[in-house]
Amino acid sequence: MEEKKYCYRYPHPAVTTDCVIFGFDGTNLKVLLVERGIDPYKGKWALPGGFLRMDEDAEQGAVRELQEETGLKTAYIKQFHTFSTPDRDPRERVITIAYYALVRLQEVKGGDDAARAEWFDLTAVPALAFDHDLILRMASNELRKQIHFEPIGFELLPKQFTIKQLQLLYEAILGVKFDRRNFYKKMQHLELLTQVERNGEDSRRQPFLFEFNPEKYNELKHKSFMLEF
Amino acid sequence: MEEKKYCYRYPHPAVTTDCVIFGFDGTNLKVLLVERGIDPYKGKWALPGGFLRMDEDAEQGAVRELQEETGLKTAYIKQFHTFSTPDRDPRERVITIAYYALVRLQEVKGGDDAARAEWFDLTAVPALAFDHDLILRMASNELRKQIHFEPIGFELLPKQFTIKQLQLLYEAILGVKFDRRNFYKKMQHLELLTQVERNGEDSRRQPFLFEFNPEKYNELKHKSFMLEF
DNA sequence: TCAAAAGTGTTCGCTATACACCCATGG
DNA sequence: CCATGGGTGTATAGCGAACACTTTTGA
Repeated sequence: MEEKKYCYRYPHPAVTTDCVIFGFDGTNLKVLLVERGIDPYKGKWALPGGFLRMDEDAEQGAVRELQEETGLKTAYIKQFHTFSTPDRDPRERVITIAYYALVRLQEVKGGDDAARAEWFDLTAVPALAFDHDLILRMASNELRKQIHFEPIGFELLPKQFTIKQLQLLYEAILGVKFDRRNFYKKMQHLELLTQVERNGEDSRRQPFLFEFNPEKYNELKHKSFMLEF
Repeated sequence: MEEKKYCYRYPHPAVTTDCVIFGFDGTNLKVLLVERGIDPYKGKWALPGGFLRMDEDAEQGAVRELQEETGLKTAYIKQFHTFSTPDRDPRERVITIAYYALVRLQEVKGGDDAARAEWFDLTAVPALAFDHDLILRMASNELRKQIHFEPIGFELLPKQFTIKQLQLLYEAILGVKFDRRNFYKKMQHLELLTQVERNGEDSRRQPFLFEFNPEKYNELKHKSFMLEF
C-alpha cells in the first residue's frame, strides 16, 4: 500500500475531466470511446478522461485528454456539465467536469494512448461504464442547443465542404430533415459562407465548395444573436 | 492547528457550490449577495456558497445554500458552469460548481444565516470577492440563453401577474424593448397563460391577471422546441 | 438517353412589425 | 375633460415551407 501523503482537515473528492469527442463521417455523428483496461468496469467502453492535475484548470485537462486520444492540439471544446452524484464511482467520491469537443475526422490521428479507442455511431453506442451513458446523452442535448447560438457545425466538417454535407450534418445533429433547396437559399442568405472552387468528386455533377467565413460571423454576432437552422 | 485526518495518495481540490440567486422587483433584475465576515476578502460582497458535503450532490448543496439565504425550499435552480482556475482561492485549490436560481421576491424571507445578505440591482453590483464577478456575468448570460428554450421567466414573477409585468421582465433579461401591443398578441397566441380575474391595484385601469399554465407548456414542448421571445 | 444530383425560381401562408383606435379610470 | 395606461384591430413586408424547372454528368 502506498503512502497517503496529501491530507486535509475535511474530506475532499477526487476531480476528473471527461471529454465527449464528436466527429462527423459525412452521414452520421460519431463519438470516440475507449475500452477500459482496469477495474472497475474493465472491458467496458467509456469516455476518455482522467484526473485533473493540480496545476491545470479543467479545460486544460480536457484539452490534454483530447490530444492524447486524437493527436489534435486545437479543437472546439466546451464545458457543459459537472457530475457529482456521491456514489458514481465505486472506488471513492469522484466529481467529473465534462466537456464536449468537435473535431474533423480527417485530421484525427490515432491516439498515443495504449488504450483501445474506437469511433461509434451516436445511434449505436453500447452500454458505457460509470454514468457515462448519462454524460453522453447530456452532451448530445447541449450540442443540439448550442448550435442555435453558434455556428459550431463547421468545426465538424472539412475546411472546404459542400452545402449538401452541411445539410447532412445539421440533419444528423438536430434529427430533422430539411428541404434541399430551402436549405441552400438559407445558407446563401446568411452570408456566412465563401464559395471557393469546383469539386472533383464522385458525384454526377460537381457541387460548389464553400468555406466558413469567421469574419462575417463576427459581424453578424453583434447584430442579431439568433442563428436559425 | 487542527489535525488533518483526511488523506489521499494524490492531491484533491476542495469543492464548493455557489448560487447566483436572481429575483425581479417589477422593473429590474436583482441578485442576492452576502457580505464576507472572514478573510480572504473580508468585508467584500460575494455569492452565497459553501463546501460540498460528502453525502450530497452539487445540486443538493446549491438547494441547501438557497434555503439558508432565502428560506425557500423549492425554486428553479440550474447548474451552469464549474470554475477551476488553480489559484482562484488564495487558501487552497477550490473548484466551484456554480448554479443560478430564480425566486419570487415576495416569497423570500430573511435568511437564517448570520451573514449580511442584500439584494442588488444587476446593473449596480459592486466588485465581488474571488472570481465572483465572472461567475455572475456567466450566470446572466446563461439565463439569457436559457429563456429561449424554457419559459423560466415565470419563476421570477408572482403566481399571478399582468402581461405588462411579464414584458418588463423579458425586457430586463434580454435587454431589449418590445412593442406593448405585439407582445400582448404574442403571449395570447402562445396559449401558455390562463386569465384569472381582474386586479384591484393603483393603476388607472385594472389589467387582466394571468397564470402560467404548465400543462399547456408540456404539450407545446414536444411539438416545436423553440420559444421565441 | 436516362437517371441522379446540383443549382435557381415561384408561390403561398404565416408572423413579426409598425402603426391607429377605443375604453376605462383618476386627477 | 383630459392625460394615462389597457385592450383590440389592421396593413405590410419578409421569411419559411412546398414544389417546378433546368443543367450537368456518369453509366
